[in-house]
Amino acid sequence: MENDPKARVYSALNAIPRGSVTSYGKVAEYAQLPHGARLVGRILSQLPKDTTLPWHRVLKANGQIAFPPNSAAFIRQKQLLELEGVIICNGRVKLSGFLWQP
DNA sequence: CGCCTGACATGAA
DNA sequence: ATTCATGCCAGGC
Repeated sequence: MENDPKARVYSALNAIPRGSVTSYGKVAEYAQLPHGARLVGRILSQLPKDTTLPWHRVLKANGQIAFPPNSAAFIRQKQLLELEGVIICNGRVKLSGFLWQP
């Protein structure tokens, strides 16, 4: 197991089953970063554009996408999620593939 | 070395 | 349900 938070975040993303979504805090928890929710976001923001990691499956704690609804990244993520079977409505994820759902 | 910003989370008003 | 304020970690200036 990598000791680098970065690598652990990568593994966490890779561990997300298709058709499911998770939150930054959950990924941080999975990566053993108790307060690294911001770290996860920071790491994802620095991901290489040629990354193959399913970063689009990572949402905020309230189930919303971390981007503004008029941003290209938001649309891209929404499309990717719909392709995975996750339905997005008005920037809101349709509760269906939430593993961490309380 | 100190201040600010950022793909967040949580609690309270 | 919405908005404000605080906490956390790392990087940039």
